[in-house]
Amino acid sequence: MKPSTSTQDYLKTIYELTENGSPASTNDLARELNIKPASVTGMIQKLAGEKPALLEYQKHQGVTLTSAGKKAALEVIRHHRLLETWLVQTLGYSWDEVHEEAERLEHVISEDFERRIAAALGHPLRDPHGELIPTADLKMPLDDSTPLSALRKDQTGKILSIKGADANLLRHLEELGLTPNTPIEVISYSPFDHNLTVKVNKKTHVLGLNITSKIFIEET
Amino acid sequence: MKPSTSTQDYLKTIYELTENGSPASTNDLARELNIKPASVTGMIQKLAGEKPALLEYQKHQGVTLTSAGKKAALEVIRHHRLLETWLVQTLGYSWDEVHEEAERLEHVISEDFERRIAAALGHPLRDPHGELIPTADLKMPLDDSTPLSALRKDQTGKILSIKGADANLLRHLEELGLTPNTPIEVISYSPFDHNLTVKVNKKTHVLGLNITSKIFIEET
DNA sequence: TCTAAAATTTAGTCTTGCCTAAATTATTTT
DNA sequence: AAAATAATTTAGGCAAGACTAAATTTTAGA
Ligand SMILES: [Mn+2]
Ligand SMILES: [Mn+2]
Ligand SMILES: [Mn+2]
Ligand SMILES: [Mn+2]
Repeated sequence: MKPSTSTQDYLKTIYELTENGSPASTNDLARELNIKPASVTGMIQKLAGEKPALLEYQKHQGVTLTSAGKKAALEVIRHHRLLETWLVQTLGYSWDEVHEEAERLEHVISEDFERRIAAALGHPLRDPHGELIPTADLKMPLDDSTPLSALRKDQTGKILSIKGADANLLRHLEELGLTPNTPIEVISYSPFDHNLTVKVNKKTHVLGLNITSKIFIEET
Repeated sequence: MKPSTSTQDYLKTIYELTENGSPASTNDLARELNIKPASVTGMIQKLAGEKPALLEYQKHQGVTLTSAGKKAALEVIRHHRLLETWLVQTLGYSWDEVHEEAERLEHVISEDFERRIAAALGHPLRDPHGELIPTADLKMPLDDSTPLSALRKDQTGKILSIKGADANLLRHLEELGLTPNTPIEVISYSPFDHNLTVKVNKKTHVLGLNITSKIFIEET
């Protein structure tokens, strides 16, 4: 049985929240999904009880995905990221506009549609935000990126991706020239506020942790 | 408030069933929507009670669309037909494959998406089946077509559209060369079974009423 | 360690949209 | 004009997925 739109959104969000290795808490899920914590508890109990179970759940300990859950999550994430890529490439959406549209389309496209856009795009590896696209056989490629916030004076790299879908931040970053594939150099680090001064395209900018923690880099 | 997917499907189906001028019956709706008649009654009572009302309803008399209902119906139909056109033109779908995909996508695309594909396609007038696409301001263009079943010996015309989404019929018609824009000539009419013998691309075919009632013609 | 705050779960409701079975109304047939 | 049949509506239920309020458990602070 195909997971409902709600289930798909839960699984996708849990995937993202557990990428760091630790379980996703009820509250974090509630915040990300804009659903009240009490409702989240109900839903995760249900998903953990399906056969096969989609989640591993222990009261008060948060949830992780089972392999069935992970597979379903990667399916949605693949849809989402292919759709974003394709909306940008073929319909001229800008990278700050695509997320909402993909959020709705991801649940209704067929596997045939998925194959057609993947082929039309030449099987892209990353979406417009630089995020890795799960492969057709639902494996997430290895991610060797580092958050910009972890770099220090004189370290250099190339921007790989921007995490999170905040349209305002994306527009701001585009204005500063902080887009995927752009080389970047750290000029200085301020230990008190964690600000980084960086140089991009000959211009320097001072970036707070709110920003540097969302920009991911390939070190060079 | 945006109509739900269910509501949109009801309105679209009612639009199509009332194109002939008479109200849509509960049973016809139930058959088209694959929903039990009892459920249809419940839903049409609800839709007739909304403010503004989407339907005009009198017990046992069937339903018609109010102007609000018609507008919402044309919005969905425009989405559907633009999507079909676009799936065929840009992703290589064949005309017998597009309907299902469009049926799901029609409910979730944004007005922005609608504008973008309409523009990308050059504001097409008809979908891949030759059906008229409602305009951006939600008017249905005048339809001056005649069913092939109404033509008689020696009358000629050009195929404008195929009604209904039966994929098997569409594939059959494509094999016979009975596709939109094809000139067609009636060779003979058999009054007993309503069969028409027609000539298309130098070949003659005998077509039953099941087929001739679904092919629409511009007389020449 | 005891307590206060925060996180989580339970219990009880609500809405949407569907279903079945039974009742009612309309339409045909005889 | 009755009787039989078909169409429609009513009544009662159910499943999904959300919410609020209250109870409980965990975590952190004094
Ligand atoms: Mn996104
Ligand atoms: Mn979503
Ligand atoms: Mn169609
Ligand atoms: Mn539909």
